[in-house]
Amino acid sequence: MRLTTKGRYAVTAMLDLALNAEKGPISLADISRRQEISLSYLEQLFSKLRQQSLVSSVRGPGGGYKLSREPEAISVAQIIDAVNESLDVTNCESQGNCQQGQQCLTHNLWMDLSDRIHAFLSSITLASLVQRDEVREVSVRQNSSSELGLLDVSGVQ
Amino acid sequence: MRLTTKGRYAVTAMLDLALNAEKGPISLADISRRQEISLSYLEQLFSKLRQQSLVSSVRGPGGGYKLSREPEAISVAQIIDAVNESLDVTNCESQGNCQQGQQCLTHNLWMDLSDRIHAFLSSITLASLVQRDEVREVSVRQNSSSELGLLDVSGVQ
DNA sequence: TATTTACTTGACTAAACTAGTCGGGTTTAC
DNA sequence: GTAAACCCGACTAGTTTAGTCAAGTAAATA
Repeated sequence: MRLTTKGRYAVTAMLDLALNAEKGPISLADISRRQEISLSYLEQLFSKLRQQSLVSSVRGPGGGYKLSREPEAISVAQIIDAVNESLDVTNCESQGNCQQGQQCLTHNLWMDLSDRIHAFLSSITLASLVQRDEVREVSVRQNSSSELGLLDVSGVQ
Repeated sequence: MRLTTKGRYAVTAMLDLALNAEKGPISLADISRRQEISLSYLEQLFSKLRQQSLVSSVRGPGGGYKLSREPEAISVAQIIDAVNESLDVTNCESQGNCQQGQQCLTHNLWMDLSDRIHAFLSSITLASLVQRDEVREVSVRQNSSSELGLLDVSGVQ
């Protein structure tokens, strides 16, 4: 199992999309500014999110990305999976052939943990995150900061 | 967060120690044979486990390692921690300064997940694993296999 | 006391992965 | 037709994993 910046960025970017949905298509440049994620890296991530039909794109000026489903129907587990981060903690990818074709000593322990993690992150949807007080607060802060130009001061670098 | 072979090996080796405790000190060569873990790699892991006082060593012929506490008092979380694998899923190591000194949009989500994982693995001790039926079965298989020389057939290589 | 077993330490390494960058496209609104 | 935005592939520095290898030290036993 690996849960790194890649998966966290993907979830953060998708949540940004959900929070700002009413503004129409959201450009990656906006997400990059608000969430402080490299634009080029976002492009990589959104390529995968689009392949998995979690977002759809609108090209041309004024274009951007939007969620391709209701935020109620998109779970954190799905997003992490879409960018190829596995929530499986076992070595054998849950196949149980970890030692000479049979189960290793700790196989069931890792299976149990994987199930827990997956169940937890499947139970959390973008809609449920949007409703959290602290998420709304951070979102308000981010929107005002980026409007005022407090972030990304130097343009490039 | 990272949960890889390193942490799994450490837990497996510690469980092997718990299962074979009545035989006296267990050599790394025995663990290597039964669990199919490279001897040199085990040495690295046990160096850390010893530094964290999870095992104690007996040098010389007939020596080996044993648990330095009751198996009831050693949790899976402690073992993973001892070999420097973090169960923390946040980017800021739970400090909440992920975005310009303030919380990022998804900080609490990752905190919640970290707490769940930690609570789960803290609740599982070596003693509780030893009592599991499937663990005892695998252990019996491993002991008979290694006695019969079914594993590690070619000696070296 | 010599030998052997086993722990101890540190340096080294190939391969994989992360978190990007860079440069060139294509599409479409205005 | 030009600029805003998506799209795509190649490249890369740095880190980590999962080891190997060599040279020890400590202690039991013959």
